[in-house]
Amino acid sequence: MARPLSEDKKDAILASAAELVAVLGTSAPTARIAKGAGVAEGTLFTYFPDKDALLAALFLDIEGELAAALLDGVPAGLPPRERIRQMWDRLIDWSAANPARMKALKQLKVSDRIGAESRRCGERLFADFKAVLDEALAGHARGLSADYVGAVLNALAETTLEFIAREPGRHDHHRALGFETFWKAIAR
Amino acid sequence: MARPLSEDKKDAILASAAELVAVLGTSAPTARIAKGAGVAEGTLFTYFPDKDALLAALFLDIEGELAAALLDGVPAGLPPRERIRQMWDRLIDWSAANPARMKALKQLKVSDRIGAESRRCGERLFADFKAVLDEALAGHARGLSADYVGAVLNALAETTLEFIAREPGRHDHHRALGFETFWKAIAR
Amino acid sequence: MARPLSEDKKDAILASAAELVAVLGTSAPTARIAKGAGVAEGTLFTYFPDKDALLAALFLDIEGELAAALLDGVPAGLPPRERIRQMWDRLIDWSAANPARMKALKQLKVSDRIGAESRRCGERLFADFKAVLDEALAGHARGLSADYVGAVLNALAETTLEFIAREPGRHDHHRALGFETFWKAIAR
Amino acid sequence: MARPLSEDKKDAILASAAELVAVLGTSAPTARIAKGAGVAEGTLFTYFPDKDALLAALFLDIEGELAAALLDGVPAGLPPRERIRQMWDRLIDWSAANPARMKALKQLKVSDRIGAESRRCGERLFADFKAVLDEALAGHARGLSADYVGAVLNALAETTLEFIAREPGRHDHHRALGFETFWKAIAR
DNA sequence: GATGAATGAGAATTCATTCAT
DNA sequence: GATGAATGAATTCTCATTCAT
Repeated sequence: MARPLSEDKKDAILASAAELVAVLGTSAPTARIAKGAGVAEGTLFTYFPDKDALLAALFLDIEGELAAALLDGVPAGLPPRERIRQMWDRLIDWSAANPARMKALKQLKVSDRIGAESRRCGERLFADFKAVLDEALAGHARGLSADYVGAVLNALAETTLEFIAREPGRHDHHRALGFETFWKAIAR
Repeated sequence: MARPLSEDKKDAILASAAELVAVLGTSAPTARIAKGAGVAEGTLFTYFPDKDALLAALFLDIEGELAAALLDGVPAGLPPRERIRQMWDRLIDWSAANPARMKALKQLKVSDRIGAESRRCGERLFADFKAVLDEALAGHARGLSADYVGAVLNALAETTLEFIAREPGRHDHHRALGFETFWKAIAR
Repeated sequence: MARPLSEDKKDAILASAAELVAVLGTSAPTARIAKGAGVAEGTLFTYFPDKDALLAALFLDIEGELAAALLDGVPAGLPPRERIRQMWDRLIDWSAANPARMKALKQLKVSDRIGAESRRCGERLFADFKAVLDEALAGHARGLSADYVGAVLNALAETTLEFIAREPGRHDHHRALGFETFWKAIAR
Repeated sequence: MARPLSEDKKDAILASAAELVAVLGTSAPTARIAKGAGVAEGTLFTYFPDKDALLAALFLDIEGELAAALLDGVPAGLPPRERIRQMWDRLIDWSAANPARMKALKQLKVSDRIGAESRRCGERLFADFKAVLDEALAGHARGLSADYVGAVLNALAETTLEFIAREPGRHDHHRALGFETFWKAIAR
């Protein structure tokens, strides 16, 4: 093989894309994304067949990282509320630590350039999380589907993050308050 | 003054813009917006100095309509929970009845083309709503700011609307469930 | 109406396109065509929706001019051989006088960018010519179809033009020789 | 010399180029030509210094094959008309059997990417054919140069091939008709 | 020699905005 | 005021060619 496709370059392109999509939305120019990644304009297209493919890859990259962060290092033996609390904290902490990626994700979610197929893939990344949620919830939520609870958790996390963004110093306060609000919202 | 600026034309442009921004995002071409409004390309620029101004006006137009819908016909003498429930129902019903406008609003909210100034104006439109909320909440919420409660209400409304969009036949069910979730989340 | 589409500009674009397609083939850049026509790059696309449409229009423009030149001022009452001879002379003279347009036409004819529909339109432009040929030929050609005779005439005209291009001074000689060759080829 | 340039690979590249130039014209991408030949993109450039050289080689390759086909197995002792008739048949049969190569040749002939030098080389390939033609014609053509007769033969062959392409079932008919037309055109 | 990733100069279009009519 | 043709910078993507492996 001549020169192998470099995973580093691919990652650099995705990282640059996240940065720029966060600021400019999906209309971030491929030329600027390439420059931000330190590669030539044309190189971007050896890693992604076209811009839509890049955006889809970026969407899945961020969602994947988020899904992994959610479960990362959560002990198995905790009681349900504590287990969910741990995932909540992971979600808030990762999101607060990666505001640009979250902003980019938001833009991608509302964009029509992300097709149904990519969205389905994205959901599948959260299957494990949903399963844990489902299990932990058994007997604790008021007959709500894991889908619904997941959506509520997500919505309240976004709200929490807004408040953390405004008052970064009160990160822990807002994180705890958010979880309390969430738990009251869905617990029996 | 020969012909005055026609309010009708301005509204037609805003309506067309909402339709197109919902589908294409803020990159909806001004030419197509004009055509959708039944006016010439150039005419758009006699009503709005540039595209950003149009987007800002659209943002405020939709937020204004939403804010008005929220309070529209809500009786004054109701007990707090009922009063808020009425506003919740207005919010859900108007949003479900105007999905394109809501979609457009979502796109505008995440876009960096809407400046801080417009966002502040937008918030002011909800001042009355916040006041009512504040008053109704006195003594019922667990020491939460109206800002926070408003944000939670908004977040759960969005979640509710997602589920209504998936199952339009269960509009009333999801609306009631959403409110219940909200009330549990914030009530003392 | 604001400014009407200018027939002059359209013609200038077609003329510039002919010039450049003659030299560079169908890959002549639209930017250079526009510049050659004295209009902005974007203006080309207000007159033709895309490059293929421009090439199709150019194809029909040249074929139309050629078809018109063939019959232009040919007296009706001549004996068959003389009538065809007149058309032959028109064909040779117009082609020799417009070498760039002929070269462009040649390029377009072999290009796959000219679709079947345009080709059919092109043929229809020669319907009158074919009719005259058919009529003049009645009883003079050895049972050949007008299509076949037309194709032979065209082929020998191209050969003739090659020789004229090499020896412009012997225009009349080659023109006469070509006709003689043609007449022998198809006459009874 | 470790590995010699492989004649097979060169031929594969030329064959692939013929195929693609037939369809896409001279703008057929070198990358696709290479892939069609089963070699790497870069390999193409070890066999041909650049794309123009490849196109020139292709031009000469096809013309050479055609020139060879013309004379292939034509008996020496035949009377003039028969001898030319044999070459005519070879020309028609080879061309009808290799439509893609003929289409590619046509594209190359009208392209300005084939320089004068290559064209001269191309003509030289037909020197033998011209000589045979000249000899056979002595005393039979009406004082026409072999060049002229060759050009007429070529032009009428193209016409004949068009008709064969439309009606492949009448190959023999059109071939015979074409020769008759040719012979009448140039015979004394 | 063979490979194919890397390059960056174009290519065709699009589009906000201006301005002649 | 209304119109829509005109503009040219910006955008996505292609491609001949080079060169590290």
